Amino acid sequence: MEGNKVTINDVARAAGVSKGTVDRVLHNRGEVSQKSKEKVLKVIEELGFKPNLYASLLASQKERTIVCLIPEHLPGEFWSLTDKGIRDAAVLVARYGVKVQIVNYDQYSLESFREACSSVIESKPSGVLLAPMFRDESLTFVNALVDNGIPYIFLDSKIEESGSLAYFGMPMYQSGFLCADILCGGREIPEKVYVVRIARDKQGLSDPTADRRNGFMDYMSRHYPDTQIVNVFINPKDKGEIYEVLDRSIGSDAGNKFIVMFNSRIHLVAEFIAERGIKDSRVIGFDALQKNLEHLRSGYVQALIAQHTDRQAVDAVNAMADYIVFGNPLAKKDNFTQMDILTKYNCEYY
Amino acid sequence: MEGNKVTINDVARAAGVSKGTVDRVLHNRGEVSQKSKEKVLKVIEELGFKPNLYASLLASQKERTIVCLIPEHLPGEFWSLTDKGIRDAAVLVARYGVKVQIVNYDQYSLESFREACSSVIESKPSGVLLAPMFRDESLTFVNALVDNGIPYIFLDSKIEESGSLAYFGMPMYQSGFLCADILCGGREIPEKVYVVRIARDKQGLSDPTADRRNGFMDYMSRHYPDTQIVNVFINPKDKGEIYEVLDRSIGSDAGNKFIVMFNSRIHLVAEFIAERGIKDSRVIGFDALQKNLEHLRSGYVQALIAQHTDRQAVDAVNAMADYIVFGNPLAKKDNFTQMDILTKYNCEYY
DNA sequence: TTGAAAGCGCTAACAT
DNA sequence: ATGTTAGCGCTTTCAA
Repeated sequence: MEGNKVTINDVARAAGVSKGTVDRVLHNRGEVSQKSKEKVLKVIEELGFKPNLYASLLASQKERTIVCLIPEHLPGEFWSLTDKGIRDAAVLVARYGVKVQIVNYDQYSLESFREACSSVIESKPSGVLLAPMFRDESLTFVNALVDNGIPYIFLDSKIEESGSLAYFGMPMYQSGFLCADILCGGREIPEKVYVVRIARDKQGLSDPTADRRNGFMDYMSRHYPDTQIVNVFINPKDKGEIYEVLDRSIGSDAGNKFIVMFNSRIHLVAEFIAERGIKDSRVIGFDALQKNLEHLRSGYVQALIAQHTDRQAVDAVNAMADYIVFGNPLAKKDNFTQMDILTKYNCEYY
Repeated sequence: MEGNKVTINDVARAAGVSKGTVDRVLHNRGEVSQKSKEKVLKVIEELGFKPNLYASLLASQKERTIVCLIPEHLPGEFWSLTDKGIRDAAVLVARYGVKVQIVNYDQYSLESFREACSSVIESKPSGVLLAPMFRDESLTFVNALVDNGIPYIFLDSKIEESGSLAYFGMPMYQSGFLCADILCGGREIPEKVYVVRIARDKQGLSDPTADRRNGFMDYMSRHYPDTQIVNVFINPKDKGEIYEVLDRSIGSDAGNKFIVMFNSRIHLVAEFIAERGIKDSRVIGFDALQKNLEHLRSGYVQALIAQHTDRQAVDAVNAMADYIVFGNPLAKKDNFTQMDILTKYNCEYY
């Protein structure tokens, strides 16, 4: 739309200085007399000079790295979906000379998260994608990022603070609301609803699904104020204990069993139910893990609320690359993923 | 810059040829012996060579131009919103060395559209954005684009065919459905609904809002099968005639008046109603033009279904630029704009 | 504080 | 058919 053929050479000539000097004022690199600086700035303005992006990018062989900080995971677990998306995106952004690095931490160990964070800071990346499983530590971390001028994006869940470039994930609160509606909406008032939670939640370690639970609770207290919400805490790593705990609570309940979990582990409950031959349960969970889908098919889970986790990660990485390379601002701060409701009858096409 | 330190020089050396030859096979520019070609291809594969985008873009000083073919317009008319979005985007994509050019045509003159189309083809742009007001001619046009290998995107409305890169606009059918629901939903069965249309529609010239009308009609026949749909045709350029026509139809109706228009011209109706002092009318239209908003405020229009037309154009231009420069495929084919419902009470914040 | 000059990796015109 | 070479516009030493 413009014949912007003005180059740095034109500017240098018109200002009576060399390219080098122009470049110095262009990037505020100092070592320029006030006089030259003003002159150059004036000429730039007059000529309407716009630096050529490609020449700049080519000449400054900068290393740009995006670090993605996510929980470690085994194949088939939730985070492997995100992991896949990140790897896919890595291939795409490689064209822009951007490297992507995944750093894992143990989502059950604060210490491991702390270590991962400091290693990330030390590596001085150009941008960070963070799945903030620990609230307070994550805040400390992003503050450090801000101090170092490193932009960051929240992935999968977010912390309320203002420094982040964006959030890519579900609208957590709404997803809890939706979950409650799928569980109970239009039905007779359930006497009890079991909310199965990871024991971690109990230990004061913050819970990334807290907001989802809030949405759920708000729905319930609004529409089913008389329903009793029973929290059950399990340790996902100890199957024996899980069964013990569930036997005591759900297993000993004679009535209809309404059960939800706010993370991707609903398969743990489904397995228990299947094994104990429990009937009359209504089980809702999150995320389209293979294991969850299996239980959906066999009818031990009635519905899953899912999202295209991999696409989400791809979008987040792309957005970050676009930002650090071209300086393109993000279109939206909240990039909410669509919430898909999966049942036995539509899950084959997901 | 990346682990990909393999340059065209490395390939040339390894293949025992010169950079020139490598470049030739890279771009299928011919003039290379089968033998060299194979060797180069093999080496590229082995070394995992990926050309440096920036160097390529810098060296090949190609002019890339996106042409946007939209109806001509006066200030305040619908298309000036699109026009603005395009101009905004032009500034953005200038960084990528992409130029944007707007070509206008008279949306009431097939001949002018034809002329515009052939001038576009002749200018051999890198990409085209098209607002297809004339169905058949647009089809001819996009076929010509395909023949010339020029990618194109539909803007605002689309034609069903498979060659386009994408569509940026409202979900037309749904918008008609929504319109009907806003007009009648939950109300007593209206005896009549007036659908005010542009006379053009009658003349066999195709109507870009046809799909919207279909959505509307489907809603009506499903929910209000007994309501009579009265089509009224006006010529937007002839105010005298408009009043004449409306006096004969709407003006002589004693009952409640339900009125819709499927394009942005509802202000024509509102003006008539205001001037005639007609009460008890329920008027729904599309698009947040200044004139429409005024009538919304004064209560002669009950609701508008709007969209951020400018953003839509920005997105479309950006997507096209991204495609022609970097070869990035479009994420979605159908980029449906959100449909916003505006009433007297929320239109100030739009 | 400044200028000169050597690239960055690729393209394309020219020579062979 | 192939090699050579001069850029593209900017960044970044290195001297001065």
